[in-house]
Amino acid sequence: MRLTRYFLPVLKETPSEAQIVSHRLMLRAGMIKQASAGIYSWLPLGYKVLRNVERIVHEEQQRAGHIPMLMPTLQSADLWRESGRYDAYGPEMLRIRDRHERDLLYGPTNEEMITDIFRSHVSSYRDLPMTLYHIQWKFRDEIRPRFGVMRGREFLMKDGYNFDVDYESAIHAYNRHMVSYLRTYERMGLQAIPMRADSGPIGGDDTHEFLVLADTGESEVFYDAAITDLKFGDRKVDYDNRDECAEIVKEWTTPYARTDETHDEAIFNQVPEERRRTSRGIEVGQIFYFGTKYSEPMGATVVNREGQHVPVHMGSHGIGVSRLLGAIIEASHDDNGIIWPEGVTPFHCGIVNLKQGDAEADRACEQLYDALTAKGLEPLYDDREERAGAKFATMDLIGLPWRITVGPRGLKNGVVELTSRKTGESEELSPEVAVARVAEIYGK
RNA sequence: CGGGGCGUAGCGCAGCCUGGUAGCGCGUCGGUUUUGGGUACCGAAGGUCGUGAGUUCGAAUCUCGCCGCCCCGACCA
Repeated sequence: MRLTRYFLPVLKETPSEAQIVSHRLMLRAGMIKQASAGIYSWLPLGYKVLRNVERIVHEEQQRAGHIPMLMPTLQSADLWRESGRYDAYGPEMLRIRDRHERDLLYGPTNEEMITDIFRSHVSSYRDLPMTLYHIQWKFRDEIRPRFGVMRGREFLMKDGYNFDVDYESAIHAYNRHMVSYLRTYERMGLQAIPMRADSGPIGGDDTHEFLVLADTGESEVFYDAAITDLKFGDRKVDYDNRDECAEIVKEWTTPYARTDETHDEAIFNQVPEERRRTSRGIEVGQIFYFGTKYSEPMGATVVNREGQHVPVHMGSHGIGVSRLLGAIIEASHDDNGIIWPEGVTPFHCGIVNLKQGDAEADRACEQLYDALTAKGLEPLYDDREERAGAKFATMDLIGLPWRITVGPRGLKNGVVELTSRKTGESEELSPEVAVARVAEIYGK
């Protein structure tokens, strides 16, 4: 993409409404624009990152054998009356009435709807286990939205629902989700720690929240430093293997890690003092096993091997997709702007032409652009008639992990400069080698 | 929902107390500057002062209502 043909409304000054760094940077980098309290438009740059995060979630869900689908944002109130949550949910649920005076609601979650779909079409244990998920906009009418996309009213969320014939199978689904979530967050360059949590209004027996450590987090968290040393890495997982998934879950849930809701001082004090940590965390996902909480009242049963009708065991599993952008920025930025992890970056690298209009520099940039594109990479070429300083400042602000700087001085010696946004380290390389290096970084 | 604050040019703000018809910086547009970390200079455009009513000869300024937004708290993925 050429910057002169793109829409990137960066702000030099910080809008006064933004309090925390991720919100400020998302506004300044031209990623989002507030449409109303807690509701945002996703401008091109923000949209690209949102789609990247979404793509990773899709890939990892499907790797775990979960099936994508899409449910609507608007739901009939009747379903919610059936589960009893229409009254229980309270004013956070946005209620709407259509022209026929029918009660609708903008879905804050989809347990009722998915249960309805399930009971309409599935009746035998032979069809189980099954996990369906979707990534869809949700609405919760927070009393006080804040922190940009970290706590908006409208938000994009992946929610998945498992259906299993018995407890053991459902627990495997729970474990499978935990493993897939660990992979998902790590691919986004995040360390998200699973913490034993409170089940909240959704209800349930077993639940973990995934938290990204950050000063601006809304939850106070207590953990054993040992857990931050765990890395998922390239390990291959057979998601159908119950023991293997259970083993990984055990590994990640053994060190103490809890939010303030479930924190137990007595147990925490058994952690060696030098490893005890107290911090704040941003919740970016949660997994629940809730058994037959919805299947029972809504009549979602299957016939088991013995020929009996039994309510299915369910769980639900969420990832806050739009919120993750805020969390990633909170965890990865500096004074000059965002530092995107390579897994989610909106463009693979930037090309800065220091002297737009200089025949040599222009040609070198075009060649770099074509060569990178031919490798399957997406560069952002700053071809504006701007001073070098302005171009550098823009690149730093929008956080592309790699920058290739092209100027007449370097070209005289046959080199361009490849700079890491994260470390600031630069290397002078021939254009060909620079392209090869970037391609190698992204495995292209 | 309780408490506090804000709304004046695209963005950040001053002016309001003490009424006299709107200003600064950045950005934008047109030039000059040829420039390796937001360059400098010249010129220009851009505002029903959130909105409605009231007081007044006269309201951005005073009074009241409404709308929107932000902050602290309670709540929350």
